[in-house]
Amino acid sequence: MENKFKEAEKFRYLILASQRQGNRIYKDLLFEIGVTPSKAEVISILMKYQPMSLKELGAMLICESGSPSRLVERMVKDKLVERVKEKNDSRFVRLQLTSLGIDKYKLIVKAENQMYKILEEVYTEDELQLANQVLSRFLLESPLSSNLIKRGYIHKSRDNMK
Amino acid sequence: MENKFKEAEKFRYLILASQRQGNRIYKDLLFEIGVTPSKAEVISILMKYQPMSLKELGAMLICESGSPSRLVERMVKDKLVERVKEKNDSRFVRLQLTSLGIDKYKLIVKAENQMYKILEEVYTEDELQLANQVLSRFLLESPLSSNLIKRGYIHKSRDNMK
DNA sequence: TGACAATAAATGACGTGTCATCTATTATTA
DNA sequence: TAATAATAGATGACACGTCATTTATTGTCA
Repeated sequence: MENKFKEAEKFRYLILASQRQGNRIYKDLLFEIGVTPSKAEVISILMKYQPMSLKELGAMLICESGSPSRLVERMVKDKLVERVKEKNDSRFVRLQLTSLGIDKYKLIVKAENQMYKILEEVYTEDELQLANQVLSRFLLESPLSSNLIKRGYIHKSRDNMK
Repeated sequence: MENKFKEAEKFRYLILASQRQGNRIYKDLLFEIGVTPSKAEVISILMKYQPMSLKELGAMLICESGSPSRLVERMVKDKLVERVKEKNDSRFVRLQLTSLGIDKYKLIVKAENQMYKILEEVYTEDELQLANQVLSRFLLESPLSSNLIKRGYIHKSRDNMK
């Protein structure tokens, strides 16, 4: 009776703890850049896919579900993102990075690489790949799978088999 | 050039997605009980270790760092927790579940088991154990390790070796 | 074309998370 | 013992996350 907990219970808390701890580390790395992890995710997506609507952005974000109106609102205030109404269909907004936003992106890449270096000091590439396969299988069934697939972080039934 | 992302980058987002998705599932399971995932964690800890101070509770919580004043504040309002000043040293508070809190605990255990059942439909015990070993290694170096060890979810240098 | 359905985004409400600061109480020590 | 340090908890401030509702615009179809 070495371990009185179910592995599933452990797993649940270890995922929670990993997210919290990872977020804290990443947040610290981003601090001097003046952006939060959520804002950094938006900037990274816009850098690659802009211009796009709020709806399209929301369909790619992992950090939050629903439409990221308020997150973008804060970024507009920060002069990181430009938000204008679409001409053809004014229900949509057109989101684009400002030059400040683009500048931040370069710094964010550096912070991300520091983060990845920390992870790679703890794990081998094979271990990360294995962990990713395991996590992917759970996420493939979730509403987030669409977002993850769009971002290229998981793939429809490949590498997820038992 | 099958995959242009680093495994570490994937890992970061898959952890984030797993936490978000897991939290949403768990939140739904808890909905009819009328507690949130954070409140459920407090109730589970108090059930096992009460009475305890806010500081002691904070040293066991995974869901948030720092002292959970406000989380407990809301639970006092909900009549789930009783909070009284310690007689010997009135800097401390003494936290204890109310009978309502104890009732909720039984329902929370059921919800948790539903959650674990979902996980166990996706994963074998071995896979969960493997995933837990991998996650533990990262967390053992973190400030949360103390909390996780107190809870019994990780152990000092056992099962965490490469 | 004019009422109505559908859609995108904004907003309200609530509960976290995190960090810094404040307050109250107890411990320390000059 | 009186000033000071240390400690626990409360609180202010800010940024999320999540869900439900509202608003503005466009589509549709009778």
